[in-house]
Amino acid sequence: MTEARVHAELIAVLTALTNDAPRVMTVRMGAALPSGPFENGHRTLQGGLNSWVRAQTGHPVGYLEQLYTFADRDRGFDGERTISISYLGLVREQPPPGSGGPLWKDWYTYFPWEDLREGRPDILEQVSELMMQWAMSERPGRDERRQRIRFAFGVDGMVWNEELVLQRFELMYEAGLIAEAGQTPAFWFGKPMAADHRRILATAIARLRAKIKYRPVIFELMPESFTLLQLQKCVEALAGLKLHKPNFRRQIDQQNLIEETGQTSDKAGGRPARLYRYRHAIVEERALTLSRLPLARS
Amino acid sequence: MTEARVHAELIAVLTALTNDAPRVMTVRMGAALPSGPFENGHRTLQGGLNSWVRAQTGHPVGYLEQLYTFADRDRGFDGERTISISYLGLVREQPPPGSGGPLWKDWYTYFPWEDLREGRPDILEQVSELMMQWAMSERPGRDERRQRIRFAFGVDGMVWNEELVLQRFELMYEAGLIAEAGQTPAFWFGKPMAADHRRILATAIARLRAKIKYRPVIFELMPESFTLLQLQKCVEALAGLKLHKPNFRRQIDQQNLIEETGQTSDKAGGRPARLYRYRHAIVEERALTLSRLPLARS
DNA sequence: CCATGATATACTCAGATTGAGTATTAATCG
DNA sequence: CGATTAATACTCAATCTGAGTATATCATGG
Repeated sequence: MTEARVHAELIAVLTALTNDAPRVMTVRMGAALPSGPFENGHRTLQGGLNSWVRAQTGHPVGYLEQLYTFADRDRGFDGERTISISYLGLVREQPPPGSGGPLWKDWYTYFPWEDLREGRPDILEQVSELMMQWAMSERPGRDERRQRIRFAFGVDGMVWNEELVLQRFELMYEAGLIAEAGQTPAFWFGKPMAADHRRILATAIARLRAKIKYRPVIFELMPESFTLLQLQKCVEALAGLKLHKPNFRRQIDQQNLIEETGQTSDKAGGRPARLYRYRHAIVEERALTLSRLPLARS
Repeated sequence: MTEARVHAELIAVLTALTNDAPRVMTVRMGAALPSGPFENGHRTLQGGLNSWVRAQTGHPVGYLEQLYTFADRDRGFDGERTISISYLGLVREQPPPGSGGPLWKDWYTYFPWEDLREGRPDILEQVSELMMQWAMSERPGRDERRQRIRFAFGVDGMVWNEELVLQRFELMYEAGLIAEAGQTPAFWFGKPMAADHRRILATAIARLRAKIKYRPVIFELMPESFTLLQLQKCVEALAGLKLHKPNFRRQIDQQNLIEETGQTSDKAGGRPARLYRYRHAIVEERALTLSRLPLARS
């Protein structure tokens, strides 16, 4: 039996919303997620990450959730294993776009095919087509590959499922459309990242897209008070989809999760909107049954 | 900065269904979950666990999913940190009740208040009452505690939510109704386990109860062919709830997940039931929208 | 061999939820 | 003041869900 002693490292996917863009905190010019060793001084993993994030960003983390623990990376250059524990964190304020600090990048820089707010983007059509070609390219397993791709990319009669971020990424990886795979590709899509960081980001996005449907985590990303349209835009940004306005509003006030502040927004444009705030009074565990996103016309 | 080198350990929650009882594999006379060091020889965590389980039980694992990674245990007797990575595994065959081998124990030995198949058990009423007393016992935070307990235990007009296994356990822990908390209790409920193993089991049960609603994992626990009633009993066993038969059947065949084998069951009792099998042809990622369990009359 | 018990399977129906669309209100900007 | 822009309020059909009832098919015992 070999030694069960390893390095432990924390990797954070910190997400914020700037205007209508979901952003992730990066280092090394957007090429990597922030990470650091797990320090023995901290009592808990979460505690360690919390204080570390605050030191890095100057902001507290509103919500922190463990994503996944990886140990299957084949670096092992000094024969020692590294275990990476990844976390998803949500922060409210977007930090100053200042100098030298951490760089916040739009999610869709890394996954341009995941943003369907303006309909299916061209790049998604391109990817879908290449994936289908790949699926059909050789005999064995052809049917199964085709099925998986139809399902994951919502082609050929299947509907798009915004939660399948990781499945899509891994299929594309397998097909050689992802730079990190190390194959010589016909095409590469999205900005690459170091090691498996982009996979971790995909995991985070998938998790968050699923989560907003049954937990009111969205409010961790919103300012104290907001209009209903702002709220909708935020959900749309995360889901990468356009929603049906009247139905969205209906769901929201059925949930009874927010209350009017009494004030109205003085933004430009039309009729001023009422401002709302999240009812913190609501018990934490209370489920937000936004279980189906009210989609806009397909 | 202290050294970021730690012990790594794997903990497995292996579950099988025997008749209508959900069981978990234990060691030390049911007082602990099986665990072992993470060996450097294995390429991946899952791979390591897979081969280890097969060695222990003689059975392959049908489904394996990472649960959570803990590092916040305050043992630290030699100053070294242990990171525990826990997994949920589903195995089809129940092993022989043989001699000396691992011991399979009914879930509800550890969580007797979680089984509502015969209505709310007495022990749940007892627990609920004690929890309410605890909530009201001191002034500060009283209202919030009361709300959380109403929600978690489904008392006072709230409905029971079978997925809140972990929340209930932690509330009870806090209230001193759990032996592992180390407080001197008025009452202790359920069989205790070593360290935080019962908490890990609670996490696993919660995860599985949530999972059966959107992934067809239930079939990993079923024999090759089965009747619809058997299938229903299995779901009921996991959820700890009775389901409404006609509606359950309707949902199942709407999903198109199973097909008749053409044979019928020759069990005792009334009219023989048709046997079905899982359609493995179905794409793995295909969702099982059993999103709401069709409950039987409350 | 027919009644009975037991289970499987099929159907019904009202109420709630969802998806989609339309109408009205209240501001700002020339 | 009228056009524009957005907010808010309704409507309505299709579908889904929860609950219950009816019929079919077997084994067994009298």
